[in-house]
Amino acid sequence: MPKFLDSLPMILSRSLDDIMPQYRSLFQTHGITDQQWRVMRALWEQEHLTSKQISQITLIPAPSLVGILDRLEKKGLLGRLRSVEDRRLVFIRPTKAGRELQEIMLPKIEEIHNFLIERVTSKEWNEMKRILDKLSGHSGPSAKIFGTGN
Amino acid sequence: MPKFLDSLPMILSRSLDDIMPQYRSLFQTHGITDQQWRVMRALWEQEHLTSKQISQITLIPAPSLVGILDRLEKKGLLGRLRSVEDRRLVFIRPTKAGRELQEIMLPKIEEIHNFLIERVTSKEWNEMKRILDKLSGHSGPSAKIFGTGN
DNA sequence: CATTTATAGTTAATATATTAATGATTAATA
DNA sequence: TATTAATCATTAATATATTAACTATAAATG
Repeated sequence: MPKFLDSLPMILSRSLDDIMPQYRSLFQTHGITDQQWRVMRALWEQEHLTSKQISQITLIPAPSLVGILDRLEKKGLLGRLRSVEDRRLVFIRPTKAGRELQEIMLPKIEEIHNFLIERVTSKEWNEMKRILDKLSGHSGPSAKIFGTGN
Repeated sequence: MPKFLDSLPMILSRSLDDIMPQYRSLFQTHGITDQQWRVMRALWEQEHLTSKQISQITLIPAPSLVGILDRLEKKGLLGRLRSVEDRRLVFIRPTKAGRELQEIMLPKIEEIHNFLIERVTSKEWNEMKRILDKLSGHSGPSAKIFGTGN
C-alpha cells in the first residue's frame, strides 16, 4: 500500500466515504443532511440543549452550527429560546414535528448501525475503538498516569 | 458511552478531529489547506496525473477538485495541460515550486505520521486497518470468496 | 463600583462537499 | 457511418468547515 493511502487521515476518510452513503440515502429520504440529523440525534431524550452543548456533542463547529440550526428551525424541526438566567445562552428544543422525525428515523439509523457492526466481532469492535483512542492520544502515557482510568 | 457517540461516523469523525490539527498547523505554515496538500501529495513521484486519477486517489470529489486545482494553479504549485490523444483528459503536473514544496513538506508530514503511529504497536496498527476494512465491507464474505486476497 | 477578562452566539470571508446538470469528446452500436 | 451511450472536466446551487472578528452578556478583579 502506497504510503500516502496508508496515512491515518486517508484511512479514516476512506472508511467514512465507505459507510456514509448508507446513512445518507436515509437522510435524503427525510429531506435532511448528515449534520442536520446529527443535531436532531443529539437532542434525543433531551428536553433542550444549548448551542454550545450541541456543538460539543456533535463535533460541529460553532459557526457551522448557526446555519444548520437556521435551516432546521425553518423546517420546523426545532426552536430556539434565549435563556432568562444567562442571556448569552440559547436553548434548542425539538418541535413536535422534530420529535416525530426522531421517532421515525432512529430505528432505521440503528438498523444501519447494526448492519455495519455485524461485519466485525464484538471484540474487534472494541479493539478498534481502543486503538483509535490511543491514536487520538486519549490513552497514551499521560492518560495512564493522569487520566481517569476510562 | 451514549449510543450516539458510539456510532461509527462519530467514532471516525472524532479521531479525525483529534489528529488533523497536528497536520493542519504544518499546512498553514506553508499556506495551503488539507485538501490542497492531498493533491500535491498524490502527485509525489508522479510525472503527472489526470483530474480523475487525483480525485480517486485523494477521495476528493471531482467538483471540489476543480476549485482546489484552480487555487493550486494560481499559487504556482501545479499546471494543467489538456491531453492531445484524448481531449477529455487534463494532465496535472507539479511546477518546480510545487516540487520544492513537496520536498520540504513530505519529511515533516512523515514526522507527524510517525509520532502518531508510535502511540500504538505495529500489530495494533494493522489490526485497526483490518477491522476498518471489514467495517467498510471490503473484507466481508464476498471479498473472501471473490477478493484478491489483500 | 469600574474595569478587565471570559463566555455564548453570531457574522464574515474563504475553502470544500454534495447533488444535479452541462459541454466537449470519445466509444459503442445499430 | 449516423446515432446513441459513456466519459472527463466543469459549472451551478446549496450546505458545511475553517479561521478570525464581533456583539452581548456575565464573571472576575482591582
